[in-house]
Amino acid sequence: MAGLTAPLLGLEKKSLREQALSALRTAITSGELEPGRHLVETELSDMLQISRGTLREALRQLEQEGLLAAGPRGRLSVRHLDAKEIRDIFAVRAALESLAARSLCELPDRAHVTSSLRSAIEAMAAAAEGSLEGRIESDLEFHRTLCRLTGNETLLHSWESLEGSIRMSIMYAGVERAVSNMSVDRHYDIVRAIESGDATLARQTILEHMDGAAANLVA
Amino acid sequence: MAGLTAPLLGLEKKSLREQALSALRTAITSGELEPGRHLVETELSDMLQISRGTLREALRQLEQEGLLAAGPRGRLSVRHLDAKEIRDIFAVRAALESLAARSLCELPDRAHVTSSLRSAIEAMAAAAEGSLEGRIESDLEFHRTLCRLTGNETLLHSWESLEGSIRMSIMYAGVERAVSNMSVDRHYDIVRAIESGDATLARQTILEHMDGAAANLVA
DNA sequence: AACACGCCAACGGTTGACAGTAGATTGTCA
DNA sequence: TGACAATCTACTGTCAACCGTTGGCGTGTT
Repeated sequence: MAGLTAPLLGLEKKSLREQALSALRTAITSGELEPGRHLVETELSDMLQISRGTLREALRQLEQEGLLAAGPRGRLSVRHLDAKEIRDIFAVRAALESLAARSLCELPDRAHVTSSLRSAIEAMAAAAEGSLEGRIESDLEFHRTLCRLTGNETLLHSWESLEGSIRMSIMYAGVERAVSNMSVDRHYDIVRAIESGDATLARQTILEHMDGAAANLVA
Repeated sequence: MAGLTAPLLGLEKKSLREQALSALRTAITSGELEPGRHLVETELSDMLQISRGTLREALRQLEQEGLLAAGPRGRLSVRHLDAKEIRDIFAVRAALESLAARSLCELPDRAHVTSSLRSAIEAMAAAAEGSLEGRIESDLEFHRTLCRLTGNETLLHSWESLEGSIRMSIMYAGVERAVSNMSVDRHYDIVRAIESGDATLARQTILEHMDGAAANLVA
């Protein structure tokens, strides 16, 4: 039959909790829920049309991702990032991604890796004329891919735990300022460094890339 | 009054959820709940004397910490680590701690930092003749302190998210094997490197320390 | 052996309730 | 009027009981 509903591609049906999670994450990292905003469980469960219990599970996760801050008596509010925190987040991100770059350099067969990365960059190039959101999305996808290709699940997971904070930093610092650092060339530098197999160079390239990004954000 | 129950020192009363979280974490990282063990919500909520809802919140968190693995249909089981995963975990840990070491080197006033670290090492030395658990505990405390002293909350948080996995690695590889790498000298090396202010040296020292630890664990 | 049926375990999710508590509101009195 | 006490309100923490689904398993039938 042709009238299939959804599960064609890897689009597995998500649990309500996961849907709520995505919805809230998006709302926060898009600024729809402003930093500092106080969250009320009943309000949210009502908006999202889910029960309080299910919602609370999602909230716990967002809290651990650093998107929510816990106040006294379990009061939650949208986290507010200052310049130092943004720098701190990017320092950790840099540490993780430089590990990724180093790991990839040590792989015997890097052809597959570099070709995946080049595809990701091409996607960025294709999005270069599109919306700011699209550019950010494709940039993050490149960096996520970098981590994924290492095959180090822990590394990928740590990076993804940070992703929300990264998005918040970008949103907080202003999207225009963020994209200004996402040149296609800079990313090719990274791929070339990995291709060369020089772990030190690859690490250095990533560190500079992240340093530039962070400096740009909090400029 | 002398008959106080608990809240004397910073021991704030924890919510049931937090208590359950600690209890489960301990049970898992101590091996009381063996790797691969299938968890049943009602069973646990029953054992811990808490409601299923409250328990589920704790489980979600453990899942995110990588202590639990999700199977089909939400089935949870205690995660099982193989040698590669242990190496991966320690690679990420090394990346985080080397960032910590580098950051500390850049601090203008390192006297306070190094003295805190030396205290932590003395605690290790004091525990050196004690139980294996005590030695592990003081070793982890040293490394956690390393991260905390940077003042980078994100870094500390990332490290702590990994702590459960680290403990599991140690338990899984055998506690005796783990402590064999925890010499007091090696830790003084780290402090001295930081003291010297040489970021590259400090980073290198940490990387070697972690490399040795990981190699020892999966030997 | 293969299939069908029915039972059961376990999870995802819901509802409704209740206690505790910090803050806001209102009432009271000097 | 201003300060203080009593009260109310808004939330969170936690619980108990329940429904609908799904897949595993044993049993029986052919």
